[in-house]
Amino acid sequence: MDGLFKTLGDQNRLRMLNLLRKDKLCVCEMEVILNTTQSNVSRHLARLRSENVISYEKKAQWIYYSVHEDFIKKHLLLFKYLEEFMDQEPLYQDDLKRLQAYESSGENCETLKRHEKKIFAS
Amino acid sequence: MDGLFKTLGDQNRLRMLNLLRKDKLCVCEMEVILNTTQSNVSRHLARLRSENVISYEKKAQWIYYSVHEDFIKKHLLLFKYLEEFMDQEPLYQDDLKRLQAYESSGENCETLKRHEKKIFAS
DNA sequence: GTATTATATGAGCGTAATCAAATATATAAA
DNA sequence: TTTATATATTTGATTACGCTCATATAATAC
Repeated sequence: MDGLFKTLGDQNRLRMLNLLRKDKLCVCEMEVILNTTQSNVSRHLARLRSENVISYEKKAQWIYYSVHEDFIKKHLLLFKYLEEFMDQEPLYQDDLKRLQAYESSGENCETLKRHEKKIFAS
Repeated sequence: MDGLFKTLGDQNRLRMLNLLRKDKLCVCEMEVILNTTQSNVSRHLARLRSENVISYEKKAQWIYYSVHEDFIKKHLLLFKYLEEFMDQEPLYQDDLKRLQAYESSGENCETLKRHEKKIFAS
């Protein structure tokens, strides 16, 4: 139980979870939306995976992450608490705005190449 | 928000919170029930205090800690989640059993002197 | 006053967590 | 097959955390 809280006790991982509760996303997309490095995103996702907070499916060279169904079921009150709080905190609201901007831009993993990644950086 | 999870991401602090959700307790009592050092208890309580998870009131030389009312109000879903999980995990159940043993023993802060503290250590 | 008890805090040490940069692996496209 | 892209992992440096021992402060008791 303390292990789960340890995993959630990191701002980067909470920001990722905040995005994933809205959409399936792959590393390259979170990297852009959160304006951080691929290495950092991958590392934090590994941590969330190890606590079964998120699941993933591979499509071609991309790995799409989402909140694990079992996590929501098993920790429903906690998940609802997370949603309630993220909805009211500016940091997470802003990340969702960037997520929406990305989505309505028509971009996707295939069109999103490294040299274009600064677009949504802030 | 990640700060709160960091604070909750420690087994010792969760064990203290588990006790405090049932009763007001002072350091010397938690020290006995959790079978750890005064220094350790005090340190973890300081951390819980700094995140406003617990409150305290001083009576004579004893400081009685309890779960902060504001914490329960502000983080109700989280608190309910905590209770739900603690109720079903053996580690926390066992701590509550030792708490009950202490209480039904008729001991209290005044009667509880250092040389007697091994009694409830398990 | 001195002695005792309750609590908090500082110092030191070991462990674990974070980050960035580099490397490794896998997939896909040319 | 070569090249580019996506992701994961290793490495090394830095920082944060947790524990213990020792000390500091405050209250009580004698």
